[in-house]
Amino acid sequence: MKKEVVTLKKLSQILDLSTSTVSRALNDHPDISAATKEKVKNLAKKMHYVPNIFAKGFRQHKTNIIGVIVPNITHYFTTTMVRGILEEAAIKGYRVIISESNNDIAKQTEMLNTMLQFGVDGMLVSLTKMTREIDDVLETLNKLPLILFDKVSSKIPCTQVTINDEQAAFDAVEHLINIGKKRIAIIKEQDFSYTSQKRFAGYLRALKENNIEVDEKLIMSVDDITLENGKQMTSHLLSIKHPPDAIFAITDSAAVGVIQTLKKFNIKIPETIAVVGFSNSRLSTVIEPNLTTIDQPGETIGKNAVKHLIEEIETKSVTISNKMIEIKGALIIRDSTFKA
Amino acid sequence: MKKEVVTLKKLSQILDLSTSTVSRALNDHPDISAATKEKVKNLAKKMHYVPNIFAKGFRQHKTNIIGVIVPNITHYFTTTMVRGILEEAAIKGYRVIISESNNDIAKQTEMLNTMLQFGVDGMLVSLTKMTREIDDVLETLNKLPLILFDKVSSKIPCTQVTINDEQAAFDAVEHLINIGKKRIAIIKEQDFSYTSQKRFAGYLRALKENNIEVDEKLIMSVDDITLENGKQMTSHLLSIKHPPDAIFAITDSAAVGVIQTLKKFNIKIPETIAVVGFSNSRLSTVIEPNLTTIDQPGETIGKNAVKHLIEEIETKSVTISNKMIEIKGALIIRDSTFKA
DNA sequence: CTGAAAGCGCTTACAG
DNA sequence: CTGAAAGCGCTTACAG
Repeated sequence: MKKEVVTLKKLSQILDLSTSTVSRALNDHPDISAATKEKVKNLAKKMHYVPNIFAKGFRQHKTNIIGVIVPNITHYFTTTMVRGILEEAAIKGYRVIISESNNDIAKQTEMLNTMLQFGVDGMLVSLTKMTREIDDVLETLNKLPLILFDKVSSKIPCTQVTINDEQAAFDAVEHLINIGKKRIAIIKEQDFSYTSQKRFAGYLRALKENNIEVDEKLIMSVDDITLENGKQMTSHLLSIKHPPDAIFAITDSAAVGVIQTLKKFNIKIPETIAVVGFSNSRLSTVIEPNLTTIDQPGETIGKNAVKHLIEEIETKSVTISNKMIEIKGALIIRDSTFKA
Repeated sequence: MKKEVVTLKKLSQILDLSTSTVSRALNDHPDISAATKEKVKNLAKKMHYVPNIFAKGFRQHKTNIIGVIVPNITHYFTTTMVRGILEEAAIKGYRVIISESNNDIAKQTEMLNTMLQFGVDGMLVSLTKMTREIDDVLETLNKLPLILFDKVSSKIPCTQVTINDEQAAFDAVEHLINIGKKRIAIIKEQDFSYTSQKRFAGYLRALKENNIEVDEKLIMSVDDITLENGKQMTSHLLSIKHPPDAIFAITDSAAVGVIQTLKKFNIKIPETIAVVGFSNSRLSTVIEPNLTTIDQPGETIGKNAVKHLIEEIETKSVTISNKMIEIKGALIIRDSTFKA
């Protein structure tokens, strides 16, 4: 199965040069004459020489591998970020190792450790929902460059790349206000979720700036922001004394559940109750009426995260960089609300 | 940034043993006394010793990395396979490097090569659609264990894991026949797509076994089986002299396009035209009417592929294994057809 | 401009 | 049961 492998040594024997020279020629070292370089490179190409990355990495304490941890790889939005990460990393000559934490803190910790042991040059982490428990991330951060993306936490002192959740949520809710809605419900996650917190903050600010009073009865918090929970919360919202005239679900999945339930009860969308989601997932143009939502540029987020990580890896700056990079999300208005 | 790292040497100095002994103790070599083992292991744990995987891999010509290449990582079905791969690989102590070929032959070739150079122990490949050009895959197969999954090709002599496309398509079409449909159209890809070929074969067999004549006018072939193409082909099918009374689209996306177009023309589903898709994607329960489709157990496929690959890696058997593993898909009947 | 030699951290055949 | 030594394939400070 294993075919004989071409090494530096073999090349050097054939060319009657030392391995040092061959190595330097291949790496374009300025000391080497142009003639030698060409000779070496030609032979290398002819013999399909590929450097043994492990010997190289071992020698240089560098693996050119980036570790990525995401909570759930089956989310469409996550895959768009992953795509951006893969693309940008490939361009810069890095490989990517991906793991899924399944929103499980213990699993996340285990992954941080195995990636560490594996010798990745840096890590890109999208946190589990339990952002309270960040000790292990902090510890990892002490050992190598680490950047948070998408699911981030202000409690971790490192560069973070995310969409501007607060502003995007603000835009979504203000849009509802602009089309005349006054009793706007929100379906969000519990407060441990940083993303949910920020979107909720945007919701509150939009109400406040438009002098609409907050009604606690319209604020639904669930453990897990799924389609199913979207349905349940909607049923509940329909049963209260003064039901809402709009529902802002902080994910598209949940918003789809909202719409399905409203339709079940023959409630007019958006006339009686308007609906806004968040993500611009593929579901949003299949559900009827099509869902007004926030488009999140996943690829851009992924690429940005990689760029900053590689910068930190390659500059090896001891200064801890702690940038907050916010990528803009855009409100996309569809039939589940009105054009203002 | 870099903290002092604990090596075998350091441990051996502290314990006043040779590195050989420490190495063997850590690896549970039978020669080492239980007492020594315990002493060594305790210290290793206390000092948070982690072996340098690169030194190890370099030494043993083994990296414990599996390379994965998929055409498109944003497809939901693909992510479920990836999830299965990650899970199973982690259990067996392997890491996974993922790349996306974007259905581009040149990119796939490039990825095969960089993964090779990267020293992966084996590869899991889901082919681009252009399965005609397989030279590079064949060449890679000569150098290390490689297994095809999902998008496979009978022309490549290696183990392949896929769902039983032919039978699943047969079941789907026979279901249409059972509910009384006689003019069943298919929307498929061009013949270079192996998956499409197999599903088409199932379609043909179902017609044949039920004595239904094939009508070439009902066979639509597109370059790319997208939602948009599903729409276009449906418009076309509606315009022909004798339109179909059922449409089998070989992916859910296309089937969604079919349904959207039929609804636009106020055609009753399933009474006038029934629709079947393939994949059981999330769209299938959001589109209305809900889509009858084939459920593909992605995680099972992923896990199976990893299992077989690791077996090949670890047995290093020179015998080329060439198993065809077919995972069963299941027909899920929803409102876009009738219960038989 | 080129080469000899050391060393990265580990494993393992050989010796005792 | 333990150790000394070689070697995996590369890079690089040192020497010339």
